[in-house]
Amino acid sequence: MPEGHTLHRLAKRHQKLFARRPVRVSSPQGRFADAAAVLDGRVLTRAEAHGKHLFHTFGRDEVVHVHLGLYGTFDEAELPVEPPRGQLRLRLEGDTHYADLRGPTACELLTRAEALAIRDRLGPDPLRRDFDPERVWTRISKSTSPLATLLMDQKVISGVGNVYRAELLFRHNLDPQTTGKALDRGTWDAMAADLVLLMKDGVRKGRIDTVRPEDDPRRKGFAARKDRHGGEVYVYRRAGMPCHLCGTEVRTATHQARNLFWCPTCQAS
DNA sequence: GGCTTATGCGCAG
DNA sequence: TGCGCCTAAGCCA
Repeated sequence: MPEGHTLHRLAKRHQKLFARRPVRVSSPQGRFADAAAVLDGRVLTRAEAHGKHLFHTFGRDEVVHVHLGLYGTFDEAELPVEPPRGQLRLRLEGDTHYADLRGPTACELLTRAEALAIRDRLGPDPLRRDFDPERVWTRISKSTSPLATLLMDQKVISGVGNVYRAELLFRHNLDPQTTGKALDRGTWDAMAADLVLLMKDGVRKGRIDTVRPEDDPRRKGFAARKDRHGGEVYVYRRAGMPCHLCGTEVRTATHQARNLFWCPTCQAS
């Protein structure tokens, strides 16, 4: 589940459900028990996301930093709480709802300064108000790395994961191996604007849909259908299946230890 | 029930 | 480049 849209959606929910009130904090699994004891009953000041990172600020200087990694989940439910099942790293309890964190790569208590240091290492986030495509362009336009690499580099742009990468490149007819240097400015401007819309849509719906007949004239009449990840996409995890637009078999290759998907016809160099 | 895979990423070497 | 993290879902038998 977790690309940037997931974390921003969680931040929004947690801000609404828990912020500005005392929160019960526990770690049934025990791995976050010491920190939970410190925070239990304290006021959650703010929940926010940057890229794929989630930050819960308690009081002024204590920040819980969460990164879901590949398979972490943060579920919510209405009170009353169920008895913890399985490995439950962190549970937050508010007045009406509670939230359970399982399997995160990171769940740690930091100072405000330490949390800021993490954010300083991240590139601009398309889902934040201060998103600055110009800063991203500065990095991309100077790079000899392929776009497939650059879009997944959280120092270049944060929040983009394997699905958004594949889908963005498809939507702009770009060969994933195109280098940053070779990209033209107009195409980047269009990609950046598109990415903001796609990711905001992801936050709203809680899933990634990139096939949008309403803004893609080529897709008029396309019969919507969900793929196995729950959304509707052009190429992600569709290896060997016909491209929705041209019918060519979607290809896949391992790129820097991650699966890359593209249509060799629509995305020819 | 077991095996594979995964929308991530830091680290060892 | 490959491993480990530590979880759930999909697939097969």
